[in-house]
Amino acid sequence: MRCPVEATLNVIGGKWKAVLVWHLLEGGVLRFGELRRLLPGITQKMLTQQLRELEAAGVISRTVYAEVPPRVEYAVTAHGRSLRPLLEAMHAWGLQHCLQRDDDIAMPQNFVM
Amino acid sequence: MRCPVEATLNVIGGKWKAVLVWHLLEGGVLRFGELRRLLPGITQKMLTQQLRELEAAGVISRTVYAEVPPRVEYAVTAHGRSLRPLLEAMHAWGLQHCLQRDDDIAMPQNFVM
DNA sequence: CTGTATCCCGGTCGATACTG
DNA sequence: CAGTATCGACCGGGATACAG
Repeated sequence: MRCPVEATLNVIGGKWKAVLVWHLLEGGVLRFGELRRLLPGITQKMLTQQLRELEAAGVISRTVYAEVPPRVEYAVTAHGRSLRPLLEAMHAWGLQHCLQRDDDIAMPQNFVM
Repeated sequence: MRCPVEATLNVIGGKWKAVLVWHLLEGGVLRFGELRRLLPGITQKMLTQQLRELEAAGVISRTVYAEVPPRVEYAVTAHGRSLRPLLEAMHAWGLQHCLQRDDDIAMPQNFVM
């Protein structure tokens, strides 16, 4: 990889990754089902996959509790927490951008309100 | 848009978009061929496509000069300039957290688009 | 020089069924 | 509850040819 900007996009540029990290930064520790409810439209498969990739990047942690019923909790790591200013900048820019040019932006096919 | 973070990713989350805007913020007005040289590996088709989508989002402007040979210049709009802090944050984060292993080995010089 | 227009391959993603 | 497995449709994106 030749450009740091690209490197960052590789970490949080996935279809749901930035939003996932954003929710985990806001909500603290969250369970699998809670995350699924926070992202209407995501499939179980994609949620698992994106979480695994974020975990592999060292951004989030995954804790499995040997209980019945099973419980798995996700949280941002110290490394992931360093993304907060970036995600806040994205959130702020998105707010401003949406208000001004909402109808001009091409929405993804699976866009869910 | 349900989540402003997603909205921002829709604008600069494409494969080459963030890097394109980054280069245009750094280099000012750039021609099509100049951008192509700045992004080794991008195809003509993708460059055109990503530029068109950035233009549709109001981030960059496209100016065609009726000359022979043709000349088309791209530049960030005032709206696009508001992305600078965001891209700088992405650049900084990528440098700090992901790019330690990057050396100065460039693309092979026989690599021609 | 700056693009369109095709073709097509591989990965992405959703749907569904099944498991510990 | 929190996954895994599998199949298939879709589309992003590369290669190539052609155009203004």
